[in-house]
Amino acid sequence: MSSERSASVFELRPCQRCMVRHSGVCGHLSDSELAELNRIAHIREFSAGEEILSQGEPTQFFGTVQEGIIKLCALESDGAKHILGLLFPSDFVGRIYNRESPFSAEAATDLKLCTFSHDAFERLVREIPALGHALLEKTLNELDACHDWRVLLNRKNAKQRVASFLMMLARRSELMHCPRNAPLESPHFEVPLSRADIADFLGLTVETVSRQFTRLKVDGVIDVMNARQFRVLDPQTLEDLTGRHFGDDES
Amino acid sequence: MSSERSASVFELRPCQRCMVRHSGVCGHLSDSELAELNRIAHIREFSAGEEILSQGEPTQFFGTVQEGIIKLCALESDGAKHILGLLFPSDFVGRIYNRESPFSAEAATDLKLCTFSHDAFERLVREIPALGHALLEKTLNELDACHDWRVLLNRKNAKQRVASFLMMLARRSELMHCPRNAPLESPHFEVPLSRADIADFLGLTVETVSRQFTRLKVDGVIDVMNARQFRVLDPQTLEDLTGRHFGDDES
DNA sequence: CGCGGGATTGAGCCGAATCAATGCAGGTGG
DNA sequence: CCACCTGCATTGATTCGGCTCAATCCCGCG
Repeated sequence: MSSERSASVFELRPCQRCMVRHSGVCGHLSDSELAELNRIAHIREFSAGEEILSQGEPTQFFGTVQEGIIKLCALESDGAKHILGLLFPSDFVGRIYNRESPFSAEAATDLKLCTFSHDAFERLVREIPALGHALLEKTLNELDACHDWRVLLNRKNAKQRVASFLMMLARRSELMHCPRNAPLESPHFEVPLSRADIADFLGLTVETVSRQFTRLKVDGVIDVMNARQFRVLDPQTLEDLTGRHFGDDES
Repeated sequence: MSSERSASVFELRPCQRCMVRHSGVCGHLSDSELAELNRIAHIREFSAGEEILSQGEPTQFFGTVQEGIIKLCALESDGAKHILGLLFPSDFVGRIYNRESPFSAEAATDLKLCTFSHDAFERLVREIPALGHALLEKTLNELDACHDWRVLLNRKNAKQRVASFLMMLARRSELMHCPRNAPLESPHFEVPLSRADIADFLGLTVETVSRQFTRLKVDGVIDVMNARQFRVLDPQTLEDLTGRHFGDDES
């Protein structure tokens, strides 16, 4: 990669400061390829609640999440909204090869997105094989994650679902704050969804989610500082509660 | 396609007789590309119950399903097995870019697979961009299907789940037998899974699945000829019972 | 013909949904 | 500063769908 000189240092400067430089779809591009991608890149910010993609509408742009969290939602014909998944920093948003997005995307928190216009990006995908491969890998990872949630929804009870969800958030938050090999000792993390959204995501009701939170709290597993700020006090117990083996439990 | 002469008619003959010629990952290749892929292709047959990929083990080969149905399974650490999805003719099996398969695959019925050895196929993916794009599209479709099942598991009750499952099978079976635009009047179709597998797939128990089948039967919606042969008597009612679940498809 | 595994049916129970209050914080206007 | 409102979260009481446990049926097969 040091042999390519067609990309000036100047052109790459924005990427060098990017937090997700090596984990996004841009992760494995050569300097010249990265410069080409960077030429069509355009940072956009969204505030919590804003819609980024609308289900059924043509996709205007793709993007890599730099900061914040995105909710992917499916809108039922009866108006109900279901959360299909969450996107975290370094994840890719937008459905390639499909003018109509099969889901909508909404900023769960304030958001910083590195966007690419639809046409320019699809052209680059055709021109840069590595970009196509990166997209394939991202998609495969998303599929794996979806499979995991499928198992969770299939066979786990309310407590296990909530524990799994918190574990996921704690891990994610950890990864972001200490990119190294931290020993799972996160002080606190933010839950980027309302209780209603959590319930929807986990296939439960608000009431059940709330009850599970308080049970975890009185058991001393977590600390709920306010509705959106949590602290994991007993990571091991939480991990066990996610249900690797259903030899739970006390109460 | 008539302009390329590097691929002899002889080389392409096996593909010309292939039922899934235009819907597999090979679907949009040029004649010469197809010939190259064909050179590493090797038809393999499996009988029902045989394992095709083992979770956690290196992938030996990839393949396109020609006939039969594959179960994708996740093996939990406690030994439990969960069905993640089903693969139908024209679907692609095998996890590229990941030596260890994150799931196992098992023949649900007798199976005919057009296989490609791991290394040769990954080389071709690098050489033939269209192949990478086809894989990406397949994966995106699988992801969409997974999203659909996720919604189903989230918010649908037993009857809706069973109805959705039968609807999916009826549609699939229809597509295979009459590739044209049949008006959803399939005489009968086979359920390629045992009750236990269906229950697992739908996040229910065998008993519940069985009860729903009999209720649909006494209501005159379906006819259960034997444990695996079904007939849809009232497609409209069945459709309604699915609870507005528009995306059909598997996995 | 009897055996065995999958499928069906039945009775009772339990966990999560539902229905219904209450609590709590942030914002707004008097 | 307080009273009030509004939206979200928590807590409690009750109901109900699907699970569990257990018996029986069905059908292929030696």
